[in-house]
This record gives sequence, C-alpha cells and structure tokens, in this order.
Amino acid sequence: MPELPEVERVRLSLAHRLLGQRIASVTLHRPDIVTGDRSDAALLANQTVTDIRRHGKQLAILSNTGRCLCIHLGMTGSLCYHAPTSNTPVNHRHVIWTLDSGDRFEFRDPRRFGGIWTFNTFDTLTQHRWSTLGPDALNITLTQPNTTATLAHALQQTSRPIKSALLDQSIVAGLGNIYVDELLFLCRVHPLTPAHRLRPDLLPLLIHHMQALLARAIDAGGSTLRDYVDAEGHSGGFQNSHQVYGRAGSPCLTCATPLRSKALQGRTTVWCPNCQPKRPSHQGPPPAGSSTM
DNA sequence: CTGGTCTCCTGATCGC
DNA sequence: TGCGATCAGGAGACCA
Repeated sequence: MPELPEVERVRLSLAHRLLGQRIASVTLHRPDIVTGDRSDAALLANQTVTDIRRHGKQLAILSNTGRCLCIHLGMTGSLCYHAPTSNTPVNHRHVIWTLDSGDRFEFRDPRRFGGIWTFNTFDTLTQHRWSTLGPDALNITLTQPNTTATLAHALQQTSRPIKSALLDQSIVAGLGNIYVDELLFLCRVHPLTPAHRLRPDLLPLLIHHMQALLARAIDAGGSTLRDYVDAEGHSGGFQNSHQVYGRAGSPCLTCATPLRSKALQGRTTVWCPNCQPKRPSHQGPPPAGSSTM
C-alpha cells in the first residue's frame, strides 16, 4: 500500500509523537521479520529517538546511540502509535515498542512483505541497503540540475517501458503502481513508451508533475485504498483525486474515452488511450527554437 | 538486458 | 452461509 506519500505521512506523524521519547522496552513477536542483530539494543531499547528519516518508501528511526532501524512497510505494513489504554487489532503485531510514558508504537504487517533491518549507524544503512536506491522522488527537482540529469541519464540507458523504469526503485525511489499511473496520465505519456524514447524536453514536465503530484498526495494524507493509515490512525484522502488508478473501463475525466488497462510486470496499469496515445502529438519534432536538455 | 511468471503472505470481495 | 477463485499498494528470484 504505502508509496512515497503514505510513507512520508507515517514519518511525519511518527516524528510528531516519537522525537525525544525514550524507548523503555521492545517486544519482538516475529523474529523472522527482522534482518540483522535482533537484540533489544539493536531494536533501540533504552534509547531515545532523535530522528526519523525517509528515502523512497523506506523509513529510518535513529537513536541517541547512533543506532538505527530501517523499516520497509511493504504492501500491508503499518506503524501505529497508541496510548496505553487503546484497544487495537492484536493480530499481526510483529514488534511492539513501549515508551517510558507507557505509550507504544507497533509494527503490524499481515502479509509480511515488509520488514525491519537493524544497523549500528545510519551511515551503514545509507552505504549498504540504501545505496542501491535511486534519488528520492521528492528530491528530484528542476532547481537541482544534477538530480534531473541523473534521472535523465538513467532513463536514456534503458529500453524498458517508462512505467517499468519509473517503478524501478534503483532509478527513482518512492513511486509505486498508483503514482506511476497517475504521473504518466498527467504527462500524457503512454505507459509502454520505451524509456529512452521519451523526448528529452518531456523530462522537465515529468519532474514538474511528479513533484506536484506527490506534494498534493502528501497534503491530502496519502491514498487509502484498503487499510492504509498513518501513525496516528488517520486515513488518506488522495484516493478521491486519482485520475486513472482503479478506474479501468470508466470514462477519462479529461476526454471521456473509456480508460484501458493491461498487466505490465504483473502490475495493473491503467491509461487513457486518447490522452496517452502511443505517439502523443507532443512527442513529434519539437517546435523550432524550443530548448532541449 | 528484457518481460513474464512465480514467490513470499493474508484478507477482502465476488460469483455461484 | 459457505466455498473457491481472484485480486491487492512491494520486491526479489528465476526462466526463456
């Protein structure tokens, strides 16, 4: 479920509750979801939370000792904060952290596609596990030409469909099935367009729409399709703003053409055959005098 | 290198 | 009411 906007909402809501709090104890119900050192210390027992960071869809919880936990929510993972008295679902709670205050936060993950990785330092995490990730989707901006160039280069290197390339976390970290479909619709790009055939002058448009889309999704609290909630239990509202995701067969909100869908890489892909033709008009030769990158 | 398929799991939903 | 088939937001392994 969680893609970048949802994970960012979890980060913000968790930080609001957790920063400066000391973890009194940790209960590990399912050791196999933790990779690396599974000791209480590695899971931050008796430590104070100093920072919560995010890269793509992954979170890092840092403590005053320098240790850190990397948490990946997978499809159904959630990190929820609870007061001592709250009664919440007790199944699939794999790890429970109890704070000095008595409050607790829990990692639940019914499908167990998510997981937790322990590291002695945040640098170790960034140099190993996170080193294979591309730039964070929120950090690719037109005002930082190097981030734009990195993405442009990665896309030029592959003939895979643009949809597959954008889902690849080593090219850009944070996009998932929902937001890639939404982004390609906004850019009027057909999802099967070979990445290296994307016209260079479309890249600024792609980046512009990516930033705007993610920002709007974060503002709306993310997308809740089934059971996504942030650390304080709040659902998202952005699912009501989806233009194409989940709307296969329904009329395009722009031109009323029925939206098409097809499995690509095993993921349902939805697009408008009229707004996103195989050869969009704006993928023809650029107007004279237009800039290229 | 590529896409397609399968896999890890559970649960919601739909048609019969 | 029950039952099986189908489908999910992620991601890595494997095969052709």
